[in-house]
Amino acid sequence: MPREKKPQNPPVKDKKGSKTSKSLIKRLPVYLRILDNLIRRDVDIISSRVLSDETGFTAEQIRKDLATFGAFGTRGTGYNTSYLREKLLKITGLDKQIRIVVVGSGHLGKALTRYNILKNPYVEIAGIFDANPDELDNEILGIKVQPMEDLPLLIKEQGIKVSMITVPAEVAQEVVDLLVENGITAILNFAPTKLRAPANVHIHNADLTIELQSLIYYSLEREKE
Amino acid sequence: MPREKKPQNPPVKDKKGSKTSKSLIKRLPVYLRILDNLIRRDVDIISSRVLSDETGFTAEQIRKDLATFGAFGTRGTGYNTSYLREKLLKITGLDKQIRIVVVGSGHLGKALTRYNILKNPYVEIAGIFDANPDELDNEILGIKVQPMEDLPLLIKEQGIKVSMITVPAEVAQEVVDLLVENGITAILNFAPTKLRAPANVHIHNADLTIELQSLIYYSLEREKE
DNA sequence: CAGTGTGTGTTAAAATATTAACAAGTTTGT
DNA sequence: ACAAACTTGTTAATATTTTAACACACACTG
Ligand SMILES: NC(=O)c1ccc[n+]([C@@H]2O[C@H](COP(=O)([O-])OP(=O)(O)OC[C@H]3O[C@@H](n4cnc5c(N)ncnc54)[C@H](O)[C@@H]3O)[C@@H](O)[C@H]2O)c1
Ligand SMILES: NC(=O)c1ccc[n+]([C@@H]2O[C@H](COP(=O)([O-])OP(=O)(O)OC[C@H]3O[C@@H](n4cnc5c(N)ncnc54)[C@H](O)[C@@H]3O)[C@@H](O)[C@H]2O)c1
Repeated sequence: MPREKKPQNPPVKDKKGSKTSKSLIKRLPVYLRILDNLIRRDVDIISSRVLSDETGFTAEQIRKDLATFGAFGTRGTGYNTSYLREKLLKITGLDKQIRIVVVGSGHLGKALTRYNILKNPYVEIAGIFDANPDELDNEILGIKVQPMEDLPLLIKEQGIKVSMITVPAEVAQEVVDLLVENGITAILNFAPTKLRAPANVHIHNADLTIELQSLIYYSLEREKE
Repeated sequence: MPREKKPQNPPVKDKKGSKTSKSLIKRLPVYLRILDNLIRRDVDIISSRVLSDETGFTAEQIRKDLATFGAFGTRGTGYNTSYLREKLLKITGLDKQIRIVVVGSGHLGKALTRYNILKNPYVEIAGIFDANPDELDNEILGIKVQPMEDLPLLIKEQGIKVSMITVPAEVAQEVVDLLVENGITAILNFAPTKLRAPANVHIHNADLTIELQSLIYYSLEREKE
C-alpha cells in the first residue's frame, strides 16, 4: 500500500563542511541499490526502519547518513524512494553515466567488463586494453580488446578519469604511472600490491585475497566456541 | 497495527573479542603478503618503518597491530621476517591449508577458482558447483564443475567450513541456506545482495559494484578542485 | 663493559564512527 | 481543529580506531 508523497524542495547541494567519511560513502551505493529494487516493486515511500531491514545497517545510521547531505525525508512519513534515489545519484555522481577504461583483459578483467556492461547501468566501458597481442583478437560483448598504444589517445580524447586495473601485480605500478600520466584520477586496483600515485589520484584496492584470508580467521574463531 | 519498540539488532556485535577489530584482521593478510615477498628476497629483518613503506599503513599502526597478539619483534632491531610470518600464519589460521568450495561457476567463479588454485597457496579448492547442467562439462585447471546435488555430501565428508559464492543475487540466499544447513560457517559473498544467516555464520561481502561506485564519488570530488 | 643509537611495545591523547535520545514536523482520524 | 501516532533530523553520549609519545630493551661500538 504505497502512497504518493513528495517532500518540499530544500537546498540540494552539500551541507556545510564535507564531513563525509569513507565508510559513509561506501554505504551510499547500497542505499541506491535498495532504492532501485523498491522502485521496481512500485514502493513509493520507505522508512529508515524498513531500509534498515533491507541493508543491514541500523535505522539511526541510515538517517544520519542521509542527513549529512540534506533533509530528504518527510517527518512522520519516511523517504520518497524516487526522490531519494535522485538525490543519491547526484551525491554519488552516478546521475550521469561515467565512462571508464579497463586495463588487463585477463580472466578477471573480462568478467568485470562483461558484468559492468550487462548489469551496471551507471558506468560505460569506454575501452579495454591489454599488452598481450594474443588478447587483441578477443571481443567482450562487442567491445574489442585494444593494444596499450591506443590507451593514451582514448583517455585524453574522451576525458576519461576512472579506470579499473586487472593486470599482474608485477606490472601494476607501471600501468598506474601510464594512466596517471594521461589524466586518470581514480583507479580501482585488483592487483594484490601497494600502488603509488600523486595525492590527487584516488586509488581503491579491491583485494579479493584479503577478503578470503580474513574470512578464514573468523571461520576458525567460531569453531572454538 | 502493533509495533515493535526495539529496532532490529545490528549485524554482528562481538561480545568478547573487542580486542581484535575487523580492520586489524584485514591488515594481517597484507603483512603476510609483504613478508612472503621479503623472505623471497632473502630479507631477514624488517622494521615497522620499512614495513610501513611497503604496506602504506603507518609504522605506529603496524607496531600496535602486531603487539595485539604478542611481542614478536626485537627492540632496537626490528622483526625477523620468517618468525613474524610464522606467527601471523598461526594467528590468521593460514598455517594449515584451508579447503573451500566455490558455488557458481560463472565468469567470476571461474576466475576466482583459477586464481586461487594458481596463486593462493593458503587455500585449496575442494570443489566448484553449479546448478546449470551446461556448466558440468567444464573443467577449471583439472577441477570439474559438479552438480549442486553433490554439494552436501562433499562438505560434510570433508568437514568444509568456508565457501565463496558467485551466483546471481536472486538465488544467493537459497544457496546460503543450503550451505549453512550443511555445516558451512564462513561465506565470502560476491552477489550484490544482503544475505541472512544464523549468528554463528560469518558472511563477508565482496561487493565490487560498491567499490567502483564509491570510487566515482571521489573521482568527481577531485575534479571540483 | 658502559655508553649510545635504534626501534619496539605500551600507554595516553586525539580523531572518527556509531549508537542513542529526543525535539520537531507530518499525517491521520475524529 | 486538535490530538495521537509516526518518523525524521539533530544533538549528545558512547565506542572504536588511529595517531602520537615515550619508556624500555636490545645491539653494537670503542
Ligand atoms: N582472477 C581472480 O579471481 C583474481 C583474484 C584476486 C586477485 N586477482 C588479481 O587481479 C589481477 C588480474 O588477475 P587475472 O586472473 O585476470 O590474471 P590474468 O593473468 O588472467 O590477466 C592478466 C592480464 O593482464 C595482461 N597484462 C600483463 N601485463 C600487462 C601490461 N603491462 N599492460 C597491460 N596488460 C598487461 C595480460 O596479458 C593478461 O591478459 C592480478 O593482479 C591478480 O593477482 C585476480
Ligand atoms: N563478474 C563480475 O565481474 C561481477 C562483478 C560484481 C558482482 N558480481 C556478482 O557475482 C555473481 C556472479 O557473477 P558472474 O558474472 O560470475 O555471473 P554468471 O552469470 O557468469 O555466473 C553465475 C553462475 O551461477 C550459476 N547459478 C545460477 N543459479 C544457481 C543456483 N541456484 N545454484 C548454483 N549455481 C547457480 C549459473 O549457472 C552461473 O554459472 C553475481 O551475483 C554478480 O552480480 C560479478
